Amino acid sequence: GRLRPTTRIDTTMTERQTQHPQRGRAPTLIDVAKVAGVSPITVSRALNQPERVSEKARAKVTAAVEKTGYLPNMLAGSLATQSSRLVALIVPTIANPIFAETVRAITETLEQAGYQTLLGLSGYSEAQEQDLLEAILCRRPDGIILTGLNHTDISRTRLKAAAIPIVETWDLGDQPLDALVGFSHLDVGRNVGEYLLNQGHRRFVAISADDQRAEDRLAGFIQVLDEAGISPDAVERLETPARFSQGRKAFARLLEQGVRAEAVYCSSDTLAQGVLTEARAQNIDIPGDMALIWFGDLDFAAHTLPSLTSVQINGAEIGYRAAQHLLSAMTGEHPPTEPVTIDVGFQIVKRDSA
Amino acid sequence: GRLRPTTRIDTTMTERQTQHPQRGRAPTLIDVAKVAGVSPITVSRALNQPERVSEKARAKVTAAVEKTGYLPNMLAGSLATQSSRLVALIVPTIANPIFAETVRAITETLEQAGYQTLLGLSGYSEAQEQDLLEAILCRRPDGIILTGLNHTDISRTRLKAAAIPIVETWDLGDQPLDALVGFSHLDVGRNVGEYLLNQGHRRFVAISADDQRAEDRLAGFIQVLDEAGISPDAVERLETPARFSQGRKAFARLLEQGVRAEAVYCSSDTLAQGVLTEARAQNIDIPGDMALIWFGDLDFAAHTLPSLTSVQINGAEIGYRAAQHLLSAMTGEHPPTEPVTIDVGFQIVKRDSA
DNA sequence: TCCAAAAATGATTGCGCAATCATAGCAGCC
DNA sequence: GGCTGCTATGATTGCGCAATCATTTTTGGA
Repeated sequence: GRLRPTTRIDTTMTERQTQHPQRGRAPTLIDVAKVAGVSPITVSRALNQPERVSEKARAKVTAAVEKTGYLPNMLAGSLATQSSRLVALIVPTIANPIFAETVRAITETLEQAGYQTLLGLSGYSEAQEQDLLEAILCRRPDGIILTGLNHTDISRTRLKAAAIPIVETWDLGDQPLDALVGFSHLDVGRNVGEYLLNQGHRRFVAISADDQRAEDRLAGFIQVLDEAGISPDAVERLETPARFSQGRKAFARLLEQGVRAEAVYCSSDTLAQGVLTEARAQNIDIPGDMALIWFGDLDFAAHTLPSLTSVQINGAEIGYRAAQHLLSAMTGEHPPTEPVTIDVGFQIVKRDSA
Repeated sequence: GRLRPTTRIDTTMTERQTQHPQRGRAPTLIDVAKVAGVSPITVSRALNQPERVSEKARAKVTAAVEKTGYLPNMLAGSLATQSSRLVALIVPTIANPIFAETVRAITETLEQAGYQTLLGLSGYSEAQEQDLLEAILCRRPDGIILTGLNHTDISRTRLKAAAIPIVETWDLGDQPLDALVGFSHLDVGRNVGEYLLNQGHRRFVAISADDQRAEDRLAGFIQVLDEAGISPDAVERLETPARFSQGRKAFARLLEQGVRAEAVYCSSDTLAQGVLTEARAQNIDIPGDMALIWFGDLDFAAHTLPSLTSVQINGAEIGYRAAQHLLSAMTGEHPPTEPVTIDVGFQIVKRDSA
């Protein structure tokens, strides 16, 4: 049973509980107060606003906390203060190391400020994001960090009703829900196209995953070629998440079909690694016979043979700035009426492969 | 201010709040009850134990929930039920894809059972794990999943005091706190040693990270060589987390020093990739001139050139079984007195590199 | 038709904490 | 000494929900 066998008026019972706070249930603020010989509210203040309590009382409370092994119950505290110090974070996946970096930067930054992170993995699905949101909002987080700008209508409604700071990440656009930290995927595609055109290439192959942001990059790439009067020899779309083996097979298939490109653009690391391997297996020299460029830098892009030209994104910076903004918004430092968009940009890092 | 300007007895005020539940604060169970024309407890039951409520009442409640946009406040619910449906998960990092898999499997399994995951990254540090634990335990999770068996004394004390199910993962040992899901790192090292010895190799190099479990694997490796009367030509220890570039540089350094091995063992994926690259740069043929074996399978191990012989671990299985056990323990299906250890094992997958 | 048994519903209270308001203590000043 | 102004402390109450216990309504059978 949940309730005590006798009511609280029976002080004998209460005293016995105080003598054995370790038996059965975790010590509460009241237990600490009794041990310290002060009122519960003084304990609360000694822990949360130590400057508002006398030296003497603080010492008594500290000793009592030590003795009882007291850990505050944040469920109760959050209910009373209407603030959970909890942040919800939804990303498509953490299998991709670049998202993992964003997650790390966010949890680290928030942790330092006394917030904890509730992680949800949406698997690139808006429906799943909606389900996660519904479950997470029940915990009354103080803020939310989402990936991308695409959400279901129900998600949007719920997010607005929650009336808490929101940061969308990894994209740029006109209609953010609140704040936005990311970069333009269309521009990435355009820049890659221009880069390859400037190198004199005219015959292109694109291998891309089919999630929204990869599609945006691909669209930018094709757009630029189009403006130069060129259309790619082949465009392969692979299901997200794109795996190494799929990239290799897709490229092998294209070669079988007789497609010969001067330059290959890949929308993700894993796909490019697959292409690289198949090229080596077929004795296609990179960059001699064919240029290769990809989106998403990894540690080893600089160290492979050949080293890989790639579009470099700073996943950690996105996470760090998103978390920083969220913190200032949650603590009320930021006027909520002023929308914020932060473009962290990207960089084409020229190495040997293109 | 937090409190209402008037007490709840002023029904006019209360009614106005009901008419504008969206203004100012989120709708509560009471708001829903008023809209539905039933008592609050009936709403609670309709949501949590629908079978205990009449068809008619359920319909009224469902409509009222829809109309008000009500989302239950789990902070309050958890406080009342003394169960948070929250699980704490602490891993060293998610930059390593194999941990990311474990995290994914855990969050997915728990999500399906209605639990959410609070993620903490310890960075292979026991002190940081202790800090994370202290913060997380304040939220009164129903269960905890930890990585490894090494914890500070304070962490152990706090974990025991919390009196909730615990699962330690990614290792095997005699003194688990509660349940344990993993495999023997010493055995991994021993098996790798035996495998290479069986292939006829006699001159070995080991390149290993310096975290506890990598050290255990290394110890097993050296142990087996020792039993065969062999000591490795070189043992390199690199700081955790080991990066690609460090592996490459370490191997280059060994070659410069004139170390020539018949077989190289690497404690992690990233290190092996570095060795592979440097070998290619120096025209060392693998496996012709030198065998290479590593710990930790990735998708592309099977698809590189040469394909890589490796010790394969199923990170997802560890996560899945840890989560499953935790669920059964949290719901009381599992007798808490009976300690549980699950050995998920490992497998040396023979490919071309060794 | 009536009663017993079962189902459905409601009133009250406590979960642990912090905000508000009230009071006690205490120095400084004329 | 009596007052003001301040700090330190305490008593009370509500945050939103669900467990318990009590009550009402419905059902089924003789």
